[in-house]
Amino acid sequence: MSARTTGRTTIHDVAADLGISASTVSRALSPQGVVSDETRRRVEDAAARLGYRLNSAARNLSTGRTHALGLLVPDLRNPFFAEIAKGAQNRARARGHAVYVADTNLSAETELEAVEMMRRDVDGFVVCSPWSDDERLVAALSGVPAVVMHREVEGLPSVTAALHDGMRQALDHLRALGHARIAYVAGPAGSWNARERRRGYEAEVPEVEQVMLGPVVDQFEGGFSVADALLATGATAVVAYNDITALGLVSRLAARGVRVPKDMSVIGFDGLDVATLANPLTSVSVPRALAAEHAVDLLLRPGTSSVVLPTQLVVRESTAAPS
Amino acid sequence: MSARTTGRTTIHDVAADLGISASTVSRALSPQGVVSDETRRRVEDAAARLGYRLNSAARNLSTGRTHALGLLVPDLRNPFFAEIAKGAQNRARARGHAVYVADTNLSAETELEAVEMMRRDVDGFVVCSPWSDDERLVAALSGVPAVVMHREVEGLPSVTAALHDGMRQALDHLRALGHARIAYVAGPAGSWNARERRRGYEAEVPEVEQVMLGPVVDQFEGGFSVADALLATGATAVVAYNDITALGLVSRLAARGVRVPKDMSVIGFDGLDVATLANPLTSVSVPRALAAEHAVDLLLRPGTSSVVLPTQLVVRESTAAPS
DNA sequence: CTGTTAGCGCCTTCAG
DNA sequence: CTGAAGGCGCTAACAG
Repeated sequence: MSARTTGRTTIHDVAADLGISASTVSRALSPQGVVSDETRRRVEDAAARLGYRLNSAARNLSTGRTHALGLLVPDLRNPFFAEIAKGAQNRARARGHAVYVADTNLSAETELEAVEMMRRDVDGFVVCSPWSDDERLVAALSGVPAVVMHREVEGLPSVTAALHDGMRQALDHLRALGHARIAYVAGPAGSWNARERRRGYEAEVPEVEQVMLGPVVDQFEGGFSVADALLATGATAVVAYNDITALGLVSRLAARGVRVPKDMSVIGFDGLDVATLANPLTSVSVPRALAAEHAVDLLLRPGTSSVVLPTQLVVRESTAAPS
Repeated sequence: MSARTTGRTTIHDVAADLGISASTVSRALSPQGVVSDETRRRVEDAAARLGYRLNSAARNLSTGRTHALGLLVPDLRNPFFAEIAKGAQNRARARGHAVYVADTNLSAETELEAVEMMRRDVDGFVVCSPWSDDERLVAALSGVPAVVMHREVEGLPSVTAALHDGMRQALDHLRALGHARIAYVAGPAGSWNARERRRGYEAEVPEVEQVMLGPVVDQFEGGFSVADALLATGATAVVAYNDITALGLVSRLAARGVRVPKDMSVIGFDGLDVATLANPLTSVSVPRALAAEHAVDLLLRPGTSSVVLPTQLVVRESTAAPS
């Protein structure tokens, strides 16, 4: 009874109750254990009755596997990463794994520390690390299974999105509306994502037609501050490196009396909910929860290779034909 | 060497290297272990040199403590909870603890499952559970240390915010500006937070002057949809149960041609960043990361009692004197 | 199919 | 202050 209330029932208690050996209980409770159906039934029954709960520390110690994953994100306040955390954690739980999350506060140091701290306690890492350089990342992660998200790193499996294609969708949409001069607001140069998105634009737009703005560092403020420069270029449409930057843009444009989409079409990138709340923003949706689920699967599956997920333009109210 | 690269160095390896016993190594590496300074120094040195890393499964098994915390949040996409996760996790890491996060998807079932799944693997829980009823919560958590956040539950320590006082600040601000008729948009009846905020309003405003709207369920849509009713009341100012609802309100008011703050003052609650981005919203700031840090401290500290954190009105551009 | 036997790596008495 | 011994709860051979 006290064992029951304290959750301290062990397989030995279950075994004793049934008059069988602990190993049989262990096997019966393990998915790949070989026991008779009858035995399994009785064990499961007794386990439930006695309030048995697996002690994973003991299991970890003897198997070396922890059934836990580490998730590294630069900042949970960023909804992009919050959704990744949600997805990863849901998927992991469904597969019987727990997830340790480490918010690395945008610091490569902290990232390293977190990996060091958790590496023996997890079966692998899902890593969101847009900033730190490849070498450092590979070095920190050496010896532990890991998959990186929304980034490609030589030597590590990754889950990414078809950013280039997403950019093409955005530009095709604007061109179809009749826009000839389409600007781009680039994101931080150090970020893999920002780089790829920019490359998508550069690959899609003939060099002479390119109108490049930024790079911005602070997302909203950056967009806000680059809006005046945008107006000076004579562009009739703009694609921003992400949604928050697009919102900054829209905000300043409104202050300047420029109507969106009438006077300026604006497209964001990511497809965050927050960007559709007050200002229904046309945006290229980049999978987040789904990508995280894939990352977890990749980590837990034997043959691990990279995955590229599709992106999708979502047209809302910030784009229209030029007037 | 192979031990080193695989991270499989044990205290025995360190002990052997130094020609001492494993217990001495264990003591030297433990904060409260009693060894000579000289020994400790040598052990620390050898441990570092050999790449020793504590196997927490082994430690857990022998001590029963895991140095891990479970964090239950209803939805990480909600920035309120994302910030809590960030704060909890940062604080825990600083104190040498890891955190398992479980996003319970707003489901009491999932909450229960998560607790069952993690209860033997953590030293305690930090619980954000605005919805599920007290009994269920207490029952699920019985036998494990736990502190609840932004909610009070009989029999559990909690970290809450001075909501009533925050509401008073908001109302005082509006009254000082000259508003006489101040409406309130209530949140979901089932939520502890929504209930407390509403009570704050009810306690602060004489019954005959109260203008109660809602309750809303969907935050943004709810605010959006209640805006017309608000206009019909003749109120010149409104306090919304949270920021997102306030944004919904503002959005619909704009569509109706009602200028904020000129024609209607709006105050939100929570003080989320997202609410200051495009629409600088006057709001009552409710601590999130800080509250989470307190919750972690409470859990890790021996004498655990409840804490109430202050709230603070932050005046921005959505409030003004009535015109 | 089931029982016996050894640990997994660490901490914690108990002696010395 | 340090060493030896035992056990935390579970799994994994190895026999039967």
